[in-house]
Amino acid sequence: MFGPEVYSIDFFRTVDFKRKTCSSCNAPFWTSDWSREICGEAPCEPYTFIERPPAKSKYTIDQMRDSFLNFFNRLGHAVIDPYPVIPRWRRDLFLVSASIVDFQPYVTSGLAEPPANPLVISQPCIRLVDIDKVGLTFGRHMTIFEMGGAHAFNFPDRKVYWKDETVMYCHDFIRSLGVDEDLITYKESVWSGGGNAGPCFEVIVGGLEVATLVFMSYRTSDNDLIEVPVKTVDTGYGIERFTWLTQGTVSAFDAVYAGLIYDAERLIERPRIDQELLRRYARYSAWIKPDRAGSVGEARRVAGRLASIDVSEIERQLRGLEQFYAALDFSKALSFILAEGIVPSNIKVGYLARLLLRRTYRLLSNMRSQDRLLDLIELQLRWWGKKFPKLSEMRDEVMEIVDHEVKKFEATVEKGRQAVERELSLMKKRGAQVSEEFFVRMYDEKGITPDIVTEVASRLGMNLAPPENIYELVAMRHSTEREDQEEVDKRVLRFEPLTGGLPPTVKTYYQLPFLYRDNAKVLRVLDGAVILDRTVFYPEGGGQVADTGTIYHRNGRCRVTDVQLLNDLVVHFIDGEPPKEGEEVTCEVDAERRLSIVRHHTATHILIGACRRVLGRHAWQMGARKEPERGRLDVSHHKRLTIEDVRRIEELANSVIRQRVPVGISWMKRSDAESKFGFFIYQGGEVPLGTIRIVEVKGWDAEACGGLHCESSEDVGLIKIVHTERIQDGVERLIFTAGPAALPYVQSSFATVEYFAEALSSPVEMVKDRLDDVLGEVRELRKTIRRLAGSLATLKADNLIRSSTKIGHLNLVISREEIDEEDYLLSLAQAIVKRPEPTLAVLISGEDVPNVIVVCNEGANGMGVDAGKIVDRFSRSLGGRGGGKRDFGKGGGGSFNRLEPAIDDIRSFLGDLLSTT
RNA sequence: GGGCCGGUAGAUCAGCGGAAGAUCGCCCGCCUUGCACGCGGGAGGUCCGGGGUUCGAAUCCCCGCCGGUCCA
Repeated sequence: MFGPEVYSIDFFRTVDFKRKTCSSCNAPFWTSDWSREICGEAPCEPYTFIERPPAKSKYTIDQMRDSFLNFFNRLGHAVIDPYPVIPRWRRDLFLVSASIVDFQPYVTSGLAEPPANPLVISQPCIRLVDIDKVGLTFGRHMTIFEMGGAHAFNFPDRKVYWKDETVMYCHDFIRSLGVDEDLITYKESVWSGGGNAGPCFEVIVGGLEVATLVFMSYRTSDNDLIEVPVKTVDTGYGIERFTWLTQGTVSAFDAVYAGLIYDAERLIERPRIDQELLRRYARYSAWIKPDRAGSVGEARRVAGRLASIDVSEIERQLRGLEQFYAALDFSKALSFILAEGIVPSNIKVGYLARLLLRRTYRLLSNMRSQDRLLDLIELQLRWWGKKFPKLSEMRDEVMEIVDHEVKKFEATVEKGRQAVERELSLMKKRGAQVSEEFFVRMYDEKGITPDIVTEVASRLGMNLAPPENIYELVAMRHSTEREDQEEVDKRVLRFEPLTGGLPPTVKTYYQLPFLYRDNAKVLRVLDGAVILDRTVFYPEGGGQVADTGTIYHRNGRCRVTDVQLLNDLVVHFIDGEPPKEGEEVTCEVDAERRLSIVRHHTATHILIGACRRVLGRHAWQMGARKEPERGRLDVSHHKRLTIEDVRRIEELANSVIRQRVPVGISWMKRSDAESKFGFFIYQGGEVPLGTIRIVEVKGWDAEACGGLHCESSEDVGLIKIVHTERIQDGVERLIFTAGPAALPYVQSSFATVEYFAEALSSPVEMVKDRLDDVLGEVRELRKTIRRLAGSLATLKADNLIRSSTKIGHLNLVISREEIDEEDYLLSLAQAIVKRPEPTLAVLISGEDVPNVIVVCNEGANGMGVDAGKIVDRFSRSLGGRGGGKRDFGKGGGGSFNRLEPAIDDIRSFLGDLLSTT
């Protein structure tokens, strides 16, 4: 993609490096060892550092991290604390997958200043794409790892450093570990990701790629590369890989998790494998590239053959060891994710957390240690909490969430297992073939993986092979779903070409938030909208709805119905006579409405603070809306809110109101705000600015927020949560009212209760007991009626039988019944046909529309009488329809006017029927 | 954000247009020194809610509520 000149840097010439081409993979690389023919990266050659580390001493991961940070610090890089593994500051990613993610897109695009320049950071990163490789590659891949990032941001007017220094620093760092420079190779390559791209060097030592040095110079756009003004040095040093390199242990896990492994071994089994075999095998573990399904075993055999080991002998133990490694890695990644307050869910990053937790649980259950998951998590929290305090702080929340999620998963699997067993045994009984569709359906609908299906099947004595392409089949099932597209406000966007050259609207609503009436100059009149030089109208944003109001002008007035932001212009949508361009107008916001919206906005901030304290620090705002009549706050939480939760949140929130806490608003540098308040400020989602507006309810809550607020918590008046619902798994929605807006709700609730009280003739405070009594009475009455209907039926039956008519040998009872109760009619009919002689009962009930049931006994059946046919014939003569079985039928419809002829008809029909037989 | 599946006795579920069922659990009795098993009997239901179609809906259709699951 890039020509050789891009990689040919002065530094290589000053240290006498030579550009060579690998005789194995043809990749160009740079080396100080002129005789080298191979790039040095496995699998062009095996790992050479196992048992023979090229460094002068062994580093623990903590030592490696420190020496990396210190090394670059000495070179003028400011050390930056690691960012959370969840990038709350951007919407396009779920997880931080590289150190540069911390500074994308605002810093790399030039929108925001970096916290320091140059800087160095050791950033925990999570990459779930590698999840299947973990363990198999002996630690070359981990779902969670620390990326040492030394970054320099070169602005057009301010250059820091570029390729020569970058490579030199890297080279010096590796040599500072005592590594001979002949062992280091720099492979030319191209890097692309996160919307950026550029040439890069892959730095190889001992067969292992330990760092990547990227020179980010382009933005990718539809396969095109567009040069960007800010040239970013994006280096990624694999802290774990360096640690492994210096220790030369069998796997990276043995090096990185050294102390933790000792504790973990007491929790889950670690297979003992002959160390000498393992060492030989480990050198070739680079050959394991499980990119395609089914190739794992093959790759393992190849590695075994190269190491001259018969892998089949130790395959089982090897697999056990790989699982042990993976269990360490997965539980660590899970701990880091959950410590950020992620609640497992069926959407977004919550779904990833759930997926990872389930993978970990299944892995452990393969090792028969699923009940050790919590212990393992606790171990990880304790161990890594020493360096990453959030893990210790969030211990209780994380443990609670894991415990809850595991119970949910166990219930899901158990239910699914039962369903699978039921369906399979049914299919077995029928001798039906088990289709691929069954596997897909079980996975899609019940989350039951094919291995569980086959397991259940084999217990039932069935031998099933799951479809190999199960995930493709699942994908096919979903292929008809339509893509959800970003909702763009076309109404505003269509104005974009018409507003060129206009100065940014002065946002008076920020400078004077309680000014509701002000003059302004009309800059542009559009179709149904106007743009002013300054405005008191707040445009919709951050969940706060737009202001409404009136614009007074020379030719009259117009209503402002909506206000939207278009870049830095405020667009007022109007209804009525528009003003003229250039004229001076008077704007007036609907003040009471605005005040109510503002109360709901401040209330939202108070509430999220209360939720965090009552529910736990995993309670993040997942969305919010502030209207004049009510507010809405979505909060992440793993359980349904109880009435008690709601009560405590309400009480706590209102106590903040009582305390008259001042609400402060300040503009701060993004990085200053982050370090002062933490990442909790991103409750409202991403904020695409270098300088952000912080709204602080002093001592209670601080958030990056562009909305308007009360001056003091007391101004909110009252917060009443009126309703909660679960909008997704793991997200609870609170609907609340603030201040006087609560009045209509309170009034209508009161009215309802008073209505109950009156209807139940009971004082308000007794309504609950009284209602319970009444409902209990209803149940009792229902039972009594059923009993009475039974005894009434037996009495009535005797009467009817006495007045029955005979057609041949058949007793015929036809009766119009007053009581239209199904239970009564059935018992009556039952009682009539109980007698031994052939009997047919036709019972008609109902008020406006006839309802007919016909019952007969076996004797009648023996004479050829069919209750279902009789009821249909009878109902049809009435004008309706009916049907049923030989001994029982129901029908009805039509009109009572035709009752007499219908009865005559059925008599003569029966007469004919019985005389012919 | 979207797709799919489900909601019937305390629990797990069957029934999928014509009389609400099974198993477990619960209560009573028999058997037993006692317990468990076994046997016999019994209690327990607004078939999630609301509309519609139909003579008739747990069952079919629409809306809502609740739960589960998969995908991005």
